[in-house]
Amino acid sequence: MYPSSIRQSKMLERLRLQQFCNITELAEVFSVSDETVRRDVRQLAEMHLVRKVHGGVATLHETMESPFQKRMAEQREEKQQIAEICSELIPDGTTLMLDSGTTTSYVARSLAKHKDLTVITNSTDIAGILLPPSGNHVYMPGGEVRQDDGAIFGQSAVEYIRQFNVDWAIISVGGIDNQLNLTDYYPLESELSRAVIEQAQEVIVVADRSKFGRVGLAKICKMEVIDILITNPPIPSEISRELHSMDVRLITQSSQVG
Amino acid sequence: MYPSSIRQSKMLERLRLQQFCNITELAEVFSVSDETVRRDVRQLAEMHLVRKVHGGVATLHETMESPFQKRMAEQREEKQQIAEICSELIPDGTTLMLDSGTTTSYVARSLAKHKDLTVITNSTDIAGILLPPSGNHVYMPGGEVRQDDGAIFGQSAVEYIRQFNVDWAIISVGGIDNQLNLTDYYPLESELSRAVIEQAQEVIVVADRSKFGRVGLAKICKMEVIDILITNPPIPSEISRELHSMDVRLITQSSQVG
DNA sequence: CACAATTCCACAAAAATATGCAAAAATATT
DNA sequence: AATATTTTTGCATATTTTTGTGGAATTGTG
Repeated sequence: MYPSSIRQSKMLERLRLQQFCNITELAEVFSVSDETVRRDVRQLAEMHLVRKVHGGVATLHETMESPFQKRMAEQREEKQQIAEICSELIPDGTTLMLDSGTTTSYVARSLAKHKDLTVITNSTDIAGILLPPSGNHVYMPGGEVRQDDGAIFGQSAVEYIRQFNVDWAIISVGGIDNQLNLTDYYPLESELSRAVIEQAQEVIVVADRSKFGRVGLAKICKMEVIDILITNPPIPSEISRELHSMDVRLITQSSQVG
Repeated sequence: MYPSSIRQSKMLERLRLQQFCNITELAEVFSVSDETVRRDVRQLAEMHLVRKVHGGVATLHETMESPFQKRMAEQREEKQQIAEICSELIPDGTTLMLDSGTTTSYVARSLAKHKDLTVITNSTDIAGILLPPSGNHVYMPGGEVRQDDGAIFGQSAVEYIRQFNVDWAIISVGGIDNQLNLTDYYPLESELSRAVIEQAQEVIVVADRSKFGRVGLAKICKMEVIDILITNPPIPSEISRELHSMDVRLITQSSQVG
């Protein structure tokens, strides 16, 4: 797609040098009214050549939030609630693994009040949250740090994880299909999650309700393998029954008063 | 002056260099009211791009208190200046290693504006700074994350580092003794620094003036091995002469104009 | 517990944007 | 070349978004 007029091309050219310009200035430069500039800008924005902001135009690619940050914002309330419930289950002084994910990142934030934890995680975000002077020990695998979410994957990460045995595993999932299989969107992620699950006594899955019915490319494992599923209500009673028959404890509400 | 979203990205940019800023200062800088800044900050905090604290805004990656935090505050101005000079030497698109340290953490903050870097570091702090959508690649060794400064040391970290060859090594030191030997306070640190030095074409040491005459327990290497030393003036002329005879380039001032 | 600083909240003012419509310009048609 | 048709532009007005202000509530400090 190309700009439909000479003026629009000149606007683009101008924006390549400055990364922002307000409407009035452009109107003066091209000696047309503000309205006309707005109409041009609207078209350019529809063609995804510029970003329209209140007060003017900006180039693309300047302030885009990463997909991870977007996902952190989605279902924030629900995730925070789930995280809070999860952290109440975890006693001080225990050992645990957390895989990378938006929900587990919220769990880490809830766990920040805990003391003397030994934490193994592949997420630099989680490591950063649980590190500060809390008496915690934090262990991480090495490798390339994924730009999107600051997580580390791959064979060596999986091998690193396997060195440890912990009391708790807390994992997030990309989706839970109708047969209650746990899935992720990338094989790298599911592989790592599986490793985490195998090294722990007690396995907790944190997943907000929107995950039900979604199916990711990469299968992690069957629901049977899990000990506790934390999610938010309401949960259809047939799912609830099925979970019970699989010996999976379903938690949707804090046991705390208040 | 600027629409809110542009202002917000400028705030972010500013916060990458300082790790904290109070509301009033931002309000003055952007010539808007305190309340407007608060609204911006609230939005940024909801997007998890900054941390809101009573009295102002802080970056996410600053979460450590502790001795490290204290050392970050010491000679802040000097370290920032040195960091700025250092980042001017580094072109976009290059490969580099940074070891953990307060001065290198400032270098990372200055490097945040660079694009397409390939960075290998043992500091989660530095990884977190250089990761955000910048087109950079970041690699880290695995291991226990040291509580004090979020750094990873040990044999496996050294081995990990040795896998790579890079254009630049940027290292910080604990002290520079009177024979101009570079030293650190812990053998773990010096071992890792040595590995970093050996894998790079060009080695830069960043050390503020207060490091001269201090001696750490663990020797890193002789000054001869270094290519560039960046520090702050004034430097006694006999040291300057000695460096020259060792073929070490001494830089104490930005080459930039203005 | 009080004092000061900071933040939150609600409402009004200001700035920016969208919309409908008529005039002007450009283009097409005969 | 004259006229009809389409497109672009500008203006007045309605709507939306952003901003500043003055209290009320909250937080940090001694």
